[in-house]
Amino acid sequence: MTGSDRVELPPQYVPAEVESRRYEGWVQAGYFTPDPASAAPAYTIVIPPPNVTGSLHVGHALDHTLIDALVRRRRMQGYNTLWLPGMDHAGIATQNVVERELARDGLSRHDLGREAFVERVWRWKAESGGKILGQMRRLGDSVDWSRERFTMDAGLSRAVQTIFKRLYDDGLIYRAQRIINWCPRCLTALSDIEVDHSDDEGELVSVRYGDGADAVVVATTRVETMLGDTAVAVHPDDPRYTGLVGRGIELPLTGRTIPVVADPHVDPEFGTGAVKVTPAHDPDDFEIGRRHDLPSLVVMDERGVITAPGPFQGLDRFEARPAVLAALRADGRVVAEERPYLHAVGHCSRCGTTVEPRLSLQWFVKVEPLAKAAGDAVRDGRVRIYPQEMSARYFDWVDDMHDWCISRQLWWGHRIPVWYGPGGQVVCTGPDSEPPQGDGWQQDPDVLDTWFSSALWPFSTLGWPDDTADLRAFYPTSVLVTGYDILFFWVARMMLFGLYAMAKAGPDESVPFRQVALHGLVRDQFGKKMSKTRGNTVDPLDWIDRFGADATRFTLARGATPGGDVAVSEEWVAGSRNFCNKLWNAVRFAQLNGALAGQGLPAPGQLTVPDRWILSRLGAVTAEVDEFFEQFEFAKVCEALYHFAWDEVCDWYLELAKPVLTGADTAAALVTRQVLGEVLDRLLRLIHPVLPFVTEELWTALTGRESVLVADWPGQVVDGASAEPVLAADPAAEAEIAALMRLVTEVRRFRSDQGLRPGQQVPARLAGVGSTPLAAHESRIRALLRLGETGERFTPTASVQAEGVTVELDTAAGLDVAAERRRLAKDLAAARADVEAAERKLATRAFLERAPAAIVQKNKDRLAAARDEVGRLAERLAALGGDETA
RNA sequence: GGGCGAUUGGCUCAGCGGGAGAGCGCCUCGUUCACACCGAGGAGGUCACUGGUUCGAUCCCAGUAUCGCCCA
Repeated sequence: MTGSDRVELPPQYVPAEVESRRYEGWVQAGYFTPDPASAAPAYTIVIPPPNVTGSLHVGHALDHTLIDALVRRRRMQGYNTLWLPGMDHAGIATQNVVERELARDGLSRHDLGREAFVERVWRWKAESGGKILGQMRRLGDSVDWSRERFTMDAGLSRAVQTIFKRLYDDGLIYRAQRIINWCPRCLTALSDIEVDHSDDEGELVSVRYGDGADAVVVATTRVETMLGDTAVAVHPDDPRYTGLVGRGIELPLTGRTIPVVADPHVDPEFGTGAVKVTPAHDPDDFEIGRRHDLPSLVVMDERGVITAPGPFQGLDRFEARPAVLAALRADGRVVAEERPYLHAVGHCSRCGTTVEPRLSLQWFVKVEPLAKAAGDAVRDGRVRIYPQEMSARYFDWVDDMHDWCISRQLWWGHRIPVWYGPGGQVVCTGPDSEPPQGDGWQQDPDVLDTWFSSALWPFSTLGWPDDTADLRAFYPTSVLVTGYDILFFWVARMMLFGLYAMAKAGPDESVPFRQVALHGLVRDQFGKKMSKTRGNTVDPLDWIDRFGADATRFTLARGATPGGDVAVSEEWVAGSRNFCNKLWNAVRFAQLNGALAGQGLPAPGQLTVPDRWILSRLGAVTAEVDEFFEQFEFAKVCEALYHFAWDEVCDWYLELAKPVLTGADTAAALVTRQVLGEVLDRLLRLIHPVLPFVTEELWTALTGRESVLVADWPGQVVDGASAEPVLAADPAAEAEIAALMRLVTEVRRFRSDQGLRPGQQVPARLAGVGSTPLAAHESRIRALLRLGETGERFTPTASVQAEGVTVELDTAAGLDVAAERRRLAKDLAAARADVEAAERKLATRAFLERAPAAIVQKNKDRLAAARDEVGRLAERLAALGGDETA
């Protein structure tokens, strides 16, 4: 293949013309589908399953970009790579969506009945659910669509029943009357983490219970709950109340008499030191009630309506509150009212309704033994959390985890596989056993918390509980990539269940994943959280439309530091788009100049110093990229490649290559065409994980080969080896080019200060260059600086010194002396500051005695160089008739 | 209330013991045959504050202030 065979690329990259065609081609080629029988080591990531109700938001875009980059690199490295896609049935969220639909027709789910309703949800899923899956294609997610799963599909339902039965039989699932978080709108129990706490304005009312010597003042923010009080509690050592403990006092409005109990959990410092006890409506009070054998009086129904007989019956809890308060006032019971009073209030994370603690019969997972194992797996390094600091949060949670309430009073979800018999029998059925038959047997009406099935995701999706080829090949998964915000919801629970379900695989093989890479939230350009109310959300699909999927991905990956939030804005996406275009044009240039890729490199002896330099740098960048990927340092991966591609390849190497490529020496040109081809070939492969589309388009154009997706990774591959020659460091070439860059930059600066147009040829002589390491680079320097040859009428009017070379220029218009004096004065001031800093250090005895020799020497060298510079600059400045303030 | 983290140029963030960095933005110049989605050059920071450790602190330690997050 030669350059002339190929079509010329247009001067701009147009993502829309490339993306969908390429994506469908990849899917059809089967690149995303691994073979479980492959001998290559597996690399597995399961997608954090998006809600079936969801559409792709920028948080998904971040998560998927990072996962896809990891997966694409591993695939190129030769791993048997699986990224498994799927969705979550999202119990409450989905049920809410369909109920809203019904409500438009004036119907509730109860009008349909359970079976018809669930049927309706399935229909909704088929018609409107899973939008996100199509959107993932736009982003370029290299997921294996042939393995797509859904948390409610038959296989996963089987997994749910299997583990439920096992946990039940092991005594790790139980049913009990407990105070749980209840959403009076969703009409279901919630787990602790489905409750969001916020400091809300409320009221603190102090009420006097009892009379005379027996009077006690208690304070509450929920005065209506006093209807359910069954005691007053004080601290046992509180001298104010010693006489009262054990006695009964009158509970206002109710005519009931309740005991005063002593409980060490009462904080004597808070308020009056006496608290009302409502066991049926407060978790702490429930515990006090248990300790003192108090009755639990339920005074509210599941909708938050007062059920206690009397004048308040039938009132909503928020209507009952002022009504009870008014009655207490009228009774002369209210001692103080503080309003507004800021206190923590729990809200349903789904709908925002104020959560009501509620005594009810629910199913729980006994978490302690599972959580212990989950903690240990991280403690002993079988699972590593990145960044490591985040593991502290994980331990805090896992080491102090309350039993997990898993029953939900919903219809959409995995139904609890427990049957109740007419004689009070309780039977838990496994997936392969028939439910009990006969009159009076009824299945538990509740479904399981959505997170219960999500917790099985790393193995249920691979075929568990069956011993499938996929399970054997791809479990444990390699890394779990997700936002730190669902560390508790999901990550910790996968640990609980993975270790339990897969225990027989042994401690090392039962973990659900070997690494957890946490990323942060996407924020707006001011670092503010995105929210609909703030109006600062961005739609990744809009960005993909306008700037391309690659630009969107690059913007997100470039900001992704381990565990850190990512601030993004439209300007940054535009910048990423520009970068894609830069790559495009670098390859376009190479194509126009006959770059040769895939032919290996010329013999080392044929390489020019710029060739050796760029190859050396490429080798270094390759190693860095490998290292950064291993550490999930996506921002650094992008940074390294961005600067290498733009600053080193485009700004310097291509410029250095131009004269060679267009020069008369065809042998030299051939060498450069090969090096250029090799550099771009490797660069495109290195950056492909982040920029899949543009690199595919360019790489196939450059190499004429099938696809960069299945090309060899330029760095380390499966066994830690390299698929092609490692590019060794060449310090000599790097030093020479660095000197060349400094000289060129210095002269450019002079030219700019002098107002010389960049393109204008200026006759110049490079005096003294012969005795410097730049001797061999004179023609390159001249080309980069547009320096003309010195003719007979050459009269140098100015000179610039750098790197031991004096560049004498003939600026036809003469020298702008004032500008040059300013320049010199500025440099001189900087040099003097350098001298002073070094002198100050070297004059300190303690420094000379204590600092490492290398540091001392460094400062000595610095001082000498700075002094030379000062002398030189001062002399030149004086020659121009200036002083240091010029 | 408990815990964690942050405070670096206009904005967003890297750096975390030995001369302050990036992207975007800003200023000047530019129709050099890859790219104006570009090129060249430039301005801009006493690294929150106060102490301490050290020959040396943006970096380590303590305290203060402000902000953020998680948990109760």
